[in-house]
Amino acid sequence: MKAPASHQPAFRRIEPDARRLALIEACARVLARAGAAGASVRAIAVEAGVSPGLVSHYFTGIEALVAATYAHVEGTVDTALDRAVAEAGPDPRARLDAFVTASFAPGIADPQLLATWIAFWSLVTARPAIAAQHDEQYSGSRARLEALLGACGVPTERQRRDAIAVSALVDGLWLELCLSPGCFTAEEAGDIARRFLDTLISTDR
Amino acid sequence: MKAPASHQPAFRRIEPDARRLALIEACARVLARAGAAGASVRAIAVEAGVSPGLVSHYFTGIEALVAATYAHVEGTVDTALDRAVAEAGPDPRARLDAFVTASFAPGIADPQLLATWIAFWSLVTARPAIAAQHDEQYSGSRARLEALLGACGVPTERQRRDAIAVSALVDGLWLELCLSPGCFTAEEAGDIARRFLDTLISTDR
DNA sequence: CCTGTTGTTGTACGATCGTCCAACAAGCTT
DNA sequence: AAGCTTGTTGGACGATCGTACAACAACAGG
Repeated sequence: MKAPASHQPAFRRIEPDARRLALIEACARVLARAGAAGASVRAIAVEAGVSPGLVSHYFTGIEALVAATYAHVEGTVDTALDRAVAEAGPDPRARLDAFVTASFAPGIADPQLLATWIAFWSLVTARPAIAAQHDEQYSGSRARLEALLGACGVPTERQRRDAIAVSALVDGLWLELCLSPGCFTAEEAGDIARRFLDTLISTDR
Repeated sequence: MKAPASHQPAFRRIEPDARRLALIEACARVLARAGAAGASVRAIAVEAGVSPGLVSHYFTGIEALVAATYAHVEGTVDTALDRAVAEAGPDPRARLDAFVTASFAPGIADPQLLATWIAFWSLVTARPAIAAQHDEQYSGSRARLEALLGACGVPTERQRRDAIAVSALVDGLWLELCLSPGCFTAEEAGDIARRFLDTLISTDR
């Protein structure tokens, strides 16, 4: 039998935004632990400590939850990178260096984070709405890079191309660092990226 | 119309290696069309024109088939890149340029090809055997790049790092080109990569 | 033509998937 | 204390998943 004399609530009601966030964070943990293939509605519900039906109640479907999780995780990463840049002080080049260095720090270059990206990427090709979300987030991340480069003296007409280049190099290093952690270190990745920045910022070009 | 009333074979027996390859190619087509989520045993069997049971007969499971497909597609890409390098003639720098240019050519930088990579990447973190396969293929691709760089005069002690850098830049550009085809062009990607090679090969560094 | 080998079929099976919705209960209002 | 709103439950549902296996048939060797 159940239910003793005293009464303990079987569940707690929390406000919609908080519940939504809890589901997103649970989704991120499941993706990190079990990968894209293991991120089912039921597994996420168990992780969040709620019933499976609640996922459908807050999200159109599991794809929408994955998209929201990607946006949230990318937001977290952006915040961490922004903090690293802010802590680097006023020198433009130091800020740029801090950006790339933080991109390979533990917790950012993390195989568990990669799972969220992969789950999201797997939806980009087939779902136009997801592709649009990717375009938007990518161009936002590129805009920040353009600003950092501009502060270092990169002329306006070269900012777009150089931001694409830096973004690609950092992402490529980040990807391999996650996929083959033993092949090279985060320090090496940072060195490579910073050396590349040298060639972009040097005036004799 | 021939061979009428008598008998038409319900299926053809072909030698194991050919059937294996047919299944791999069918898997690649399904991945390209439907993405990682749609690559089920049944869908692949339909695409190959065989019964579902045959997949289990030739592969341990669908993960093994995806891994074999990745190896096969990467082999195809490597062959295309090798041909581009060979057609570039004897000049080392021209060969290196041909390598990066071909990396962004249609059929290589292709959203449909990306699906195979994503399906494979999604298995890397969880499956040690798949991680080992990735390490091997990545180091092989890096070794080729080291050779091309060495021929251009990059000293031995810098080849490893520079190969990692070029590989990351090319892969990062390739990835974004597949995910957001409208953001920048293959020509721009090639320009960025070739300009990066300039900085690596110039002797005053 | 017959026979043996074996590549191939087709289905059955249990597990798990995403979605849905009527019923329930937590907690605020009155 | 009672009522009301609504966040939440939990199971039903059909579809689809990967796998296994006995029966079948294509084809080479006799």
